Amino acid sequence: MRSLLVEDEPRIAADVAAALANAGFLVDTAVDGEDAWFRGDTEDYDLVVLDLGLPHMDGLTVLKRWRAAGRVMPVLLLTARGTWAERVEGIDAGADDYLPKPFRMEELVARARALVRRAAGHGAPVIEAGRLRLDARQMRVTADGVPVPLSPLEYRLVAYLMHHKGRVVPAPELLEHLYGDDDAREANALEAVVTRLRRKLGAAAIETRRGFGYLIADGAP
Amino acid sequence: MRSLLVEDEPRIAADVAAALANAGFLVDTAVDGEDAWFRGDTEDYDLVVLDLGLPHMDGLTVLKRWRAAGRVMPVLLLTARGTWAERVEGIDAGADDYLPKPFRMEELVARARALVRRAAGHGAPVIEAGRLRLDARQMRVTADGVPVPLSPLEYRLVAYLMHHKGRVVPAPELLEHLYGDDDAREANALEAVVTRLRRKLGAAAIETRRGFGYLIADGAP
DNA sequence: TCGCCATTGTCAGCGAGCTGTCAGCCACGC
DNA sequence: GCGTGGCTGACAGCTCGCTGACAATGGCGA
Repeated sequence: MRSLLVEDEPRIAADVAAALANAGFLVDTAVDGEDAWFRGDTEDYDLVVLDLGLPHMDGLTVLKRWRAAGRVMPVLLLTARGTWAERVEGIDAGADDYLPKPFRMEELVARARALVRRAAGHGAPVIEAGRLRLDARQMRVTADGVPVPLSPLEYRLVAYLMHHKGRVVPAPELLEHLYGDDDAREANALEAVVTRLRRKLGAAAIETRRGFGYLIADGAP
Repeated sequence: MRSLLVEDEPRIAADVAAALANAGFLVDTAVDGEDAWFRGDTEDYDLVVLDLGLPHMDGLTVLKRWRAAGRVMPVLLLTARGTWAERVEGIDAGADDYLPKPFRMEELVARARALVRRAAGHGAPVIEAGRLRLDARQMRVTADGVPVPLSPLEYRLVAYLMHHKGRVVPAPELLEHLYGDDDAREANALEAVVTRLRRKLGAAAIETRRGFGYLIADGAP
């Protein structure tokens, strides 16, 4: 497994590199956006760990350029604390997962492994659950193979639930991930979105655990 | 599950309390060390989330006193970012896990769950007992493999009994864990819930020990 | 620039399900 | 046989989530 680590802070870079190496990855390191972009564009990596705050070229820009150029390797974003907007933007830009700083090395490694596994299984990062199928790269959801047109908000909701399929996601957590803490919405806003989604995906797609939250069941893989 | 949250910063306290509540915990809150120590020493909690920086009595002192007094409930420490010494000291003082600030609510909840499970002697997020099976992630109970729709209160009751499977749980303990001390209910409320549960799970699922309490037998796994 | 349309938050009403209480019944243990 | 503790069906109040309608917003094309 070949990985590219993009991180300008030397201490963190060293730690992460060591952890990845320990997990069996070969690790290349880039310390600025220019370098990262060049390597990612010319080399073939199984995984990229990408810090967002970078000199010369912002991590998001790097990511977008890669994706625009058709590079499809899995990318794990390292985001600063609480910058919720960044995360969303990162996912939208084609990241496969993100990890907020500070994080534990074990978690980083676990997610890295998961990403590689997922990428190995399919050509693209696709999550399946029951009749649903989510293609993160194309930002498209299909039900029984039929593409379902979703609004941005609807897509983010399904995407989040499918990323956590098989787990009950509490409404406040969903609200936070959809809107961030800053601008609070009525809980009802979420319910409205769910209603609209169910109309498109089928009523059974999203289960309600009254008093707890919502859930997309892990349709036996 | 009954939890004690010790946190003096109101905003954080509110957020954490909400997250724990959403995860099915009953949450008591203490805002200073004195209060925390007293509650932890006199009440019976399944989990304590303890911030280290506290007025009146330092979190570490509180923890040490509890342990010295033989209190063994799992304690999750919230430590300020990067204060390595504190963490080590915290572990030494008898903490079961720590979480550096800032953290994500999901992570806190995940660790809280893990601690409670570990404390109950279960490693997996699934507990089995006889024909029953409880999946904490999905917040779902199945009997003979068939999912049983439960109300929030019913779920919390089964969950508690299954966490303590094979042990007779006294009615007052159940009442306390379901409702907290504050708003007391008639003992009959509990009986009503049990009746409804038996109707759904089968009469044999929950045994009564007349004069003592209720029990879910540890159906040898 | 105007106007159309999709998107999405809010509101209000509705309805189902949840849960505490009560009254009466049952059964266990003496 | 008796009493107590537990069980249960009925019921009422209420909470929560759902949904249709509407309005504000913003993007996009003419």
